[in-house]
Amino acid sequence: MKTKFERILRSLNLKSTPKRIAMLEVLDDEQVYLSPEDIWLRLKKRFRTLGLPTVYRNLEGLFEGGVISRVIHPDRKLYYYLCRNEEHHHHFICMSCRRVEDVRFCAERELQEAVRSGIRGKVLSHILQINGLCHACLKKEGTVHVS
Amino acid sequence: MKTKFERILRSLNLKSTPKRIAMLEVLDDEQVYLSPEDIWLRLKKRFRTLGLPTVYRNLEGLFEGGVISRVIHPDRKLYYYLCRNEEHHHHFICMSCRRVEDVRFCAERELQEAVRSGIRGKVLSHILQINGLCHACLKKEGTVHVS
DNA sequence: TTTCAAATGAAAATTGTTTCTATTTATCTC
DNA sequence: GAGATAAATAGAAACAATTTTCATTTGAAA
Repeated sequence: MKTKFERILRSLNLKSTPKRIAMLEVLDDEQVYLSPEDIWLRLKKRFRTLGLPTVYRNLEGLFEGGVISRVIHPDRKLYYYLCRNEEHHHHFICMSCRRVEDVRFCAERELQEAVRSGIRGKVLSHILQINGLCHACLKKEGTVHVS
Repeated sequence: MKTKFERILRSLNLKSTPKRIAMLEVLDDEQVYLSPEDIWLRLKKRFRTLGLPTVYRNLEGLFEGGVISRVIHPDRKLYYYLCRNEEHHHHFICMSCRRVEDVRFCAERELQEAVRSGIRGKVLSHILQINGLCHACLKKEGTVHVS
């Protein structure tokens, strides 16, 4: 009887270590973007010896495998923060509570077309990220602290 | 008789130092994205004592003032690279020659609309960046080296 | 010219990430 | 279930980009 995460790791040819599973749990539980350090802080109580390099390595592996995705912090310091595991789509990121909403705007195909027709070249990838304040945070104005 | 760059700096309440002017010249001349270090390397022949912190400080100031813009390197290491000075628009970035083309796709407004109608919250900013290979680099295939 | 805030250089500190190596662990095979 | 083996890990150290600090210099306003 394998858990969801064990099956995922298996399919990526990654071993099911307790730490990896715990990382996936954290990312799955909290639907906010988390930095490598955030994840490390959450897990080092449970795993006294967990090191940041391990967190980085595993995030890298999980990202390569397409199990998680990442977004770019729009502030000066552009470290990357991670979450989610669906197919390619875009993100609306709340700068206050860090919650990430998927953006499934129907203009996607038109955008692609427009972009492609205006560019003489090959598109390899694109980044679309919308930064703002979510509905909930807008209401409790004043407490907004963008980090 | 003030030069273009002197007028720009003046309008931002930044002093017209030779180094700032030279930085603007470099960015204006080369229509490719440049890292702080790139700019530093280009200028330290002319200014023996130019330090990287000065380059960082000035880039920051020029960016804040809206005189230059920046793009995000899509590789793992997301340092930022800079260029251009037009109004808000998007970029097609050649991963090989570093050239940046402006993308003025007409679906912009539709995108904005779509995004806004799908999101309950306030949009503060967005990043749209298309990474690929430009027409010229596509032709001389094989020499492509993404850095 | 004098004055003063802004800009700068140089060194050091900070921060985020990666590498290295010896040890441990998950999984495969019997 | 008990080895065998390659992958995963901890811990320390290295690394790279950026920022801070502070004493000195410089641009531009009076």
